Amino acid sequence: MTGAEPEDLQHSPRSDIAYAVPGTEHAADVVSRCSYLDQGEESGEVVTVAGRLMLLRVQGKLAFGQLRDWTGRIQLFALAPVTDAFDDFCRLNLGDWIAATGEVVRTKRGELSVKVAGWSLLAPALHGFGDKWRGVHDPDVRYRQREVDMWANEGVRDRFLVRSLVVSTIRDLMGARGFVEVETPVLQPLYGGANAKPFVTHYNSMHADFYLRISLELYLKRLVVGGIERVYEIGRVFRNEGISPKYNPEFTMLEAYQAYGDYTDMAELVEYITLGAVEAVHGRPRITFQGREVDFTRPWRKATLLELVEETTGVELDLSMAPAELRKRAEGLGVAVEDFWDEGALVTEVYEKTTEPNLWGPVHVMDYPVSVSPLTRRHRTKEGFVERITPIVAGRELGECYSELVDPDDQRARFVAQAEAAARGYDEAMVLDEDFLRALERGMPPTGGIGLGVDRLVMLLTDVSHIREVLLFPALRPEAGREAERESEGEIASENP
RNA sequence: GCGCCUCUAGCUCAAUUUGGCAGAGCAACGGACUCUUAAUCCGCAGGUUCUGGGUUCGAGUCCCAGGGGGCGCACCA
Repeated sequence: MTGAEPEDLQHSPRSDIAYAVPGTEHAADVVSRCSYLDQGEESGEVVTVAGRLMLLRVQGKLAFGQLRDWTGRIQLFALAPVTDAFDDFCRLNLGDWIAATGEVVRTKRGELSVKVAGWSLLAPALHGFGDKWRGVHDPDVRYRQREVDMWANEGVRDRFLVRSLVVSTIRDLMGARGFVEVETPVLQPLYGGANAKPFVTHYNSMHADFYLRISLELYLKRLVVGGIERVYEIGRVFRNEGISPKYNPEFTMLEAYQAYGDYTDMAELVEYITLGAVEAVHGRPRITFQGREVDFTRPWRKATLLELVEETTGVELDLSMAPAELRKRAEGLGVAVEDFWDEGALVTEVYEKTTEPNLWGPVHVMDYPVSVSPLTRRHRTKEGFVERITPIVAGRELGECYSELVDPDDQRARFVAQAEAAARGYDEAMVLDEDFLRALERGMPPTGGIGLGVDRLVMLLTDVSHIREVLLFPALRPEAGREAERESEGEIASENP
């Protein structure tokens, strides 16, 4: 149904396919080098190009093809008296991978072309690449068979090139500030660093369940204790949650920790990284996202969470208010609340429902309640708050900035509070991690930390509203047929332990 | 996980408001054509209408169940 069966395309035997194609040039290089040619002019220069044949127009004793490679496209111009095995060339299928050698010319109609002398089939395409004008629109095919999507639909490759550029730019920028890149475990005996449900897997030789990490935080902090004053990781984390246009269960985070820095230093770092990525991709500090401009010029606006709630809703909230009063004001704004929530959870929920989606930004939202930030240091002056900044762009959280909690006794108390929340039914509570606490007990200097959602940044820079457009292979339900196969394999495996 | 929508040829889509012989363009296959640009023209072929039940003289169309996909809600970045 999704192209699993060959379409019975006729093709040449594969026995004589080359093992290598020496001396190939890219289409874009040939086009730019020979752009000086006038209509009907021949360059005298012979090149070899290779790629997929995406269009073919046979016109009797001559034929025009469009060859596409990684860099672009170039026309192939075949003539019966010039081109080897001309009839076979005319029988090529759309999608076949070929190499062609010939002189670079510009046709009478003005199209720069390789006048094909020799050519060879490198790989026949046994499945089509969709409608040559409309491409492939079925989302199921686009994501399950990304290789088809990449040829059939414009813009797909460019988005992933932007992604690559963003990641390499981040590495350059972090390196320029003296940050050391590290890799920490993906498989962990305990999970931590965020409020999320983990994926569980089994480590056979240890006879123990392990977890896929839900954040990078705890190990990176231990490296700060170990003396790496500026440390970061760009890595995949896994959260056992639903799939939606904005969420994928595995996604890529940048986390960085900077000794001797606080949350405002880290907010500055986010501005630096984000603006650097914006300029690397677009060459200027402003972009258009979903039809509206975003200007990343520094510095960004800073405002507290409670100020922004009042600005948006006209309703004043404060942690000093009684929970009953906060609950009443929340419900007055149409925000549904749970009975067991404390002041911090109530205030944060009102913010997330009424204010955050309407913040276009970029804006740094400052000062969250302690109870919703179990790994963050208490505010130096404001009772009940922590030093946390969330940079918001286009109504979405781009990341988080923290003055990190470094006091082991306070950290232990917060873990205990999380355990109590878990006992009340909160299934995303953090678990107590003695290894991490022991590291803190050896002494962690004042440290600022950030987490930044790389996928979200790429979405902003490519102007897409679905995370699937920036993930090469987004999470999908297994296809029914394959699930049945897997089950039968499982039975065989269990019979032969 | 819950709710709503959707699934027709390899691809993109049709198929009278209210059930009456399943169609087109592209691709493929055969042919014509020495400057095409989604080439054009002629011909041929292509279907378990997602699957399984049901209602009906008759189901792509209506009903039930299952599967895939999309959207919304919930959870989260």
